[in-house]
Amino acid sequence: MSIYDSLNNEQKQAVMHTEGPVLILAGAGSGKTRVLVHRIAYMIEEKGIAPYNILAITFTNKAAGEMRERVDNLVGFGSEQIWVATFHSTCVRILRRHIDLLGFDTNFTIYDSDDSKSVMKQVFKNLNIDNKQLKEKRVLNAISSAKDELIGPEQFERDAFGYDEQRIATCYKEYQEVLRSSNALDFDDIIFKTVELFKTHPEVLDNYSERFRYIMVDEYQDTNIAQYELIRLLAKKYRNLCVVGDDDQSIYKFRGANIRNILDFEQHFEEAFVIKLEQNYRSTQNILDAANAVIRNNVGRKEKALWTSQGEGDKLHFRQFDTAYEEAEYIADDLEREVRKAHVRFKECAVLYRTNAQSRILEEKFVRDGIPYNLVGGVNFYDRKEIKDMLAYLRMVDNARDDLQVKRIINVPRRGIGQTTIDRITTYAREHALTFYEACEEVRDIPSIGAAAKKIEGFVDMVRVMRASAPEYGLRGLINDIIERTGYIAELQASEEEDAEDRIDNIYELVNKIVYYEDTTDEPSLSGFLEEVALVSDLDDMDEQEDRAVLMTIHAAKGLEFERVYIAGCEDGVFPSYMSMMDTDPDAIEEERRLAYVGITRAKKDLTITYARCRMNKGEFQYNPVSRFVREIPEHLLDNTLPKQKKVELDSYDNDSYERNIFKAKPFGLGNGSTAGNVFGVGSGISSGNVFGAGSGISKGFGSLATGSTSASKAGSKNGKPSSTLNAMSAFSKGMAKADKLEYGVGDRVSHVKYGQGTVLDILDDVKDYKVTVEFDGAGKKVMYAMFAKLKKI
DNA sequence: CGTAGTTTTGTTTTT
DNA sequence: CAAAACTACG
Repeated sequence: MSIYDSLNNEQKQAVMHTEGPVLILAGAGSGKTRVLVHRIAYMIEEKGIAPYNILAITFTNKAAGEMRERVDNLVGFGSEQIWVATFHSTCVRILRRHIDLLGFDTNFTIYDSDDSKSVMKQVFKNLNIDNKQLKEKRVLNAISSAKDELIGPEQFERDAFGYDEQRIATCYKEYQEVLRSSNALDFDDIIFKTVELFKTHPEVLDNYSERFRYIMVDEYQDTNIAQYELIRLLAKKYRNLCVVGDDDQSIYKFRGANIRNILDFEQHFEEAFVIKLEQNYRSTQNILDAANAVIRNNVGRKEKALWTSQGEGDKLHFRQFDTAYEEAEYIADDLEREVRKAHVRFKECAVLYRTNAQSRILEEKFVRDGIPYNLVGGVNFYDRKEIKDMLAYLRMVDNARDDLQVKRIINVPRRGIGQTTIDRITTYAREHALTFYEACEEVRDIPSIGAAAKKIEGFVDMVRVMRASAPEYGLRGLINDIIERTGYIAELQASEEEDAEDRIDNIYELVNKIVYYEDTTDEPSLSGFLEEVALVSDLDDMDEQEDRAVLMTIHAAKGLEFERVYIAGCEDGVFPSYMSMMDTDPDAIEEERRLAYVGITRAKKDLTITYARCRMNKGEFQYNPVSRFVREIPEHLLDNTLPKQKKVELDSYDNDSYERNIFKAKPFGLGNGSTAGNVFGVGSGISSGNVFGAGSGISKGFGSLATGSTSASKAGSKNGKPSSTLNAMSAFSKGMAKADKLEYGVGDRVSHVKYGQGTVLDILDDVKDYKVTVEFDGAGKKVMYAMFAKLKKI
């Protein structure tokens, strides 16, 4: 009896074929992760390959984490030496060691798409480009695609055709220039620069080729040209490259994924051994039949048909509704019903949709029904303003050349430094070839700054102190120092804004994460933490322990499986998207169809497809026909008949007549049903006692909910983005402790860094900390947490 | 310089 | 509809 006996024939072949190029075409649910993990075990235990020589690359941190865990469980000795990582983190690790060869500092910063946008705005300013004629977004997209195809600024310029492209070429050059002077890389650069490094420094490549003698790549259908090239270079020497993928699940073309990489693998690597995994261990036959029927409509795919030895199972459920509200209501009700009947648990259910915008209505109904849920995607925890501000401070301390961060927070909280001053410093910096911060240091030499100079000097002093004390402070010390020195939380507390408390909680949550990172990482460093933040997405640290249903896009659901799946918004114009229907390239619809295939195959036992005749989009009511993908499912697999196709709809594959189907309609009462309704707050939870992801931002009538969430142990935060990333650990249980008692009492005179002197009116002993109310002589009445207020008794 | 109020604009998906 | 960008005023 060995661990390999549990594999089927094809899986075994894939596992045991360890030498040379291998292509594993793994249909959905065919156990590809199992194969990869067993293959690694086989290589080590049966072939005596050193764990050190193995590299396994995935796309998401979640996939990497899952594989890591399963490998650790299966491989007894030396499993920690196996390199399991995403493309991005692999490349970052390599660049941190060698990027000085390309003229960057090894402590470079990683810019997210928001940062990129800011850089592009600066570029437009520098080049005097009117953003009405050329959109930043368009330029960024063009640059991103270019990088995906390994086209650098010089080549882009050479190939530029026409006025617009030439201007984009100029922007591209300038954009890279700004990044370089900021010692920063954007997402695409991470791969691009690694390839560049390998190409220009063969000795570095050789070093890694020697190390990674056995390479495995998961989700190969999603690789772009740059990633392909990276893998090709690494595998060139030993040629032990095993790729796993499914051309039918290629859904990232917009991100540069090149489906040809997998379709042409046998041409790229001539002696490739190819194996197909078609036995599905996940879904019922009915679900597979539906998936197969849909995907069959695509041309230019590798023929395969999933089958299962499980029974045919229930029919697929199809439900149609008049409005998106009724659709959402049904999904929430039905899901709750099924859980109550003990057919499934919440966490075994997922609601999938095409666009993030669709999540709102669903969330609203889930909150109303008290159904615990996690929302994946949408606004990331790290995308919130207060978190980005805090991170900007950290990044500024970490990388002195990061102008962007300095500009972001130089006036946050307000220091009376306005746009004019910032522009003047920017100009001065450019003229003297300085970074923005260096220019700030020389502020008294800048003419025409006048009164603002003093404020800048104050800022520079503050940054100096932060930088100087950072090394001895440790990370938690640094973040606390920043919070205190900037008075960021103090300002929030003082503000009248409704969501101030939530934002304060979010900041505490960030402190939690920092403390957690510092305590659980071998060699914690500021760069290390920031890197993790930059490369981690919401999905990655979704907590599966908790019993919550999941709401997410179909894209985000790839690689996951659920007992019960709802696919909402199955309408032509939503799914497939309006864009893809209008696209002249037939592959646009095919990609949407692959997405449908991915969605359907997430379900193990039950699949519910819903359709809403009318839905609100960009402030207009849209009337859409049933999705063509639903019509591609044989009717005998559905438990309901589809609405009759109307004459107009028969032609709906034709773009022009489709357009006639979209009406502009005035709201006629439908609108109200959505936002009215009594929604009750977090505290009321559900019987099981689970606190659910509170979407306080969902409805404006929610005032009390926002406050209530503060005291909930696991409250969601503002904007209805439940805190899937937040952990229960309280900011106050680690890192910072609530004082046993305060040195001042009611009636005492105290002083505050920002607001000056005042009289304590009230002290409330809250769970986390004392809430102190102070009447300041100058600034009026403020309520603040004692821990951060740092009040001194006079 | 800061803010409140007004206008405009939305590519759908994301490492 | 909602977020972002812009404008005008104190």
